[in-house]
Amino acid sequence: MIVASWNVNSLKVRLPQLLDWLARVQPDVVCLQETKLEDAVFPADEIAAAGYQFTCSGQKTYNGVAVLARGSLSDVQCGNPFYPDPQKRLLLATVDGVQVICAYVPNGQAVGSDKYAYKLAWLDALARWLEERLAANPQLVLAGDFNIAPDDRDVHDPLAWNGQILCSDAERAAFQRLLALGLHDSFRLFAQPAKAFSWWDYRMLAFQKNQGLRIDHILLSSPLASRCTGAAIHRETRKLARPSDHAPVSATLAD
DNA sequence: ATGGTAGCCGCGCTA
Repeated sequence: MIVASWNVNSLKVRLPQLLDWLARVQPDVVCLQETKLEDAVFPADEIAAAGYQFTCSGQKTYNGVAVLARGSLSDVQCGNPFYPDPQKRLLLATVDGVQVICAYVPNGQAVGSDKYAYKLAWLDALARWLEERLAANPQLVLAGDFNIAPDDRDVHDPLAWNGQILCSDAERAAFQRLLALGLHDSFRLFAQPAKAFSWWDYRMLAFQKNQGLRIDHILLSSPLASRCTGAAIHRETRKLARPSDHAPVSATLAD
């Protein structure tokens, strides 16, 4: 079973790339972020034709999440009951007995800003909700754009990014708190090459220079981590014409 | 050098 996550930065623009990628990689579950589409205009027919059922929680212009699955989705829940939020950033669905949570964590803009405070409050509420969800069903995947580079290994220039947004101590502490709940960073279950990133700024030829960060993650609860046989970043998508600024990430689970 | 680019029912905002 392959579980994947991709911040597509507009599903309208990226739909052809998503369909190509689904056909090539054949993931079983896909979490999408920044769909930037209201549910009424979600490309349901194209996704169904690709062989996926889906649930979506979107809005115009900003945010928006969706979960696609080859199997059926049940017990769908939008948002975090501990943190009512008009921004569409969280979607839970159960697939094959596994709770799949698709997350688009706030970016935070700048350390100390109002958006940064929102990000930290949002992450605090996420941890509280996850504690409850894990108690209800220990089979859980949390996948998405976390907007946090957990470690200096996940940053192309740790000195330049030291203490900056996406890398600050408080953000990293919030990420560690998720791990402390019993979640595991699937990518780090395996030996990985240095300078493996999932996001590169559109500006300054960042991708060409591999000036990126690893901010997209698939976290697995312990029962699922013990079934995990591999993790990957699909950076080739970033080379396409009109790419998302994020590459898809995936984790493979044994049956 | 606070720049640069991409997306959006743009006319600034978010990333």
